Amino acid sequence: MHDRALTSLIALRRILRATESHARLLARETGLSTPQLIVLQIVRHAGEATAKTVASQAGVGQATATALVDKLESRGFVRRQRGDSDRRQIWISLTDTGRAALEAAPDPLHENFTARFEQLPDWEQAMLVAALERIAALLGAAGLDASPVLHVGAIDHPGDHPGDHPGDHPGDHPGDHPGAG
Amino acid sequence: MHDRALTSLIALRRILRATESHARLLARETGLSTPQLIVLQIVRHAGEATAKTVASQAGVGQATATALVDKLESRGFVRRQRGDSDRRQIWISLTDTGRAALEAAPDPLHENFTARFEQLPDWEQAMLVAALERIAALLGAAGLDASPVLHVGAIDHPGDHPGDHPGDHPGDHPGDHPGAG
DNA sequence: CATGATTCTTCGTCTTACGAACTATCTGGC
DNA sequence: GCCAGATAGTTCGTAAGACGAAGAATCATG
Repeated sequence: MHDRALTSLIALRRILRATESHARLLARETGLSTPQLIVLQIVRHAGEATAKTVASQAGVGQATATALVDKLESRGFVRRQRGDSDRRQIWISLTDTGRAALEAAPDPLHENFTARFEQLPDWEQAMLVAALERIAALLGAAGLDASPVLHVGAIDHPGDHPGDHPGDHPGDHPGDHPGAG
Repeated sequence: MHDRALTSLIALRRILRATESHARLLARETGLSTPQLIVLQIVRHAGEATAKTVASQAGVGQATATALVDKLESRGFVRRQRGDSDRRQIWISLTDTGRAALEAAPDPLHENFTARFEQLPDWEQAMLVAALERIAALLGAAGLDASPVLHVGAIDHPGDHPGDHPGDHPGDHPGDHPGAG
């Protein structure tokens, strides 16, 4: 009965251990820790991102996100630019250095993972993405309203959550923030 | 770039963070952090273990292992006994308190995940299991050995899990040590 | 005993991570 | 205009895990 749960747990453990141990190796090679790398990728993916976006997408608190961005900024990988329309917001964008570092840095997980992942048939990629997000939700959202339905339609749009892809926050900032120009 | 791969990575990261977060909550209740729990499990599994064994099985350096054992010792969960034949070695064993704590401590993942997992519709459970195993395979295929922590971690159901039987890594702890003396 | 290897500990440091408090800013009500 | 509340981000204090380097104790060997 909870055979599947157990199987999932074991697989999950293996995944966790694998990612952790691999991340450590990688951090040594690239000088970038996994969270830092993730922040870089989020920023690149979003084009520009606020600290809040970075925090929520990276799955950490704002304070932690600030610390991460601090480090990245001090190394010249990202820059901060205060928003024009809403001056509370700070838009984080990649510098050329950061972009280069990101290009040079391998994936935070196995290169094999990405390589193999990309070779999977489309439906399976979609399945894995959906499953991972589902699991993240299962583990993460304590107060998740028990909507057991995975909207299958959203599978094709992994940018389920706001701010995931660049053009996703058009009303968020009128586009007059500095980085765009 | 690899949109889905990135999404997977982020989701994976969120899973990691969620797990850590749960572990932290649990740590407050039980007073045991995940690494500490792992050390306890390793020690229990081995009966007695040297610091080196603990370090290598937990996948951390000796210094870290010492720190963890320090914490556990200060809480009375383990004891250190200098080896008789080789007095450089320190044999770490569970105290009754530690054994009790280990019995009482729930699996850091088990609680939330299992409960929610089992509320999912059947097809989704199946999907998640398949996805997790797929991902574990993708990650693990690069020669990452399944950490001993894995099956030590599955203490709740030692005989239940398939394909993850102990005895995969024998010979690490001699057994001729003078612990009884 | 001297030398070198080993085992573990200590020390200093780095990184992540959080909550709480704080500043700055925006928004709404008056 | 101005105050109150909400929001965004930072700073501060704290804690844990993790590592490398250096040190102490011990063993094995010559």
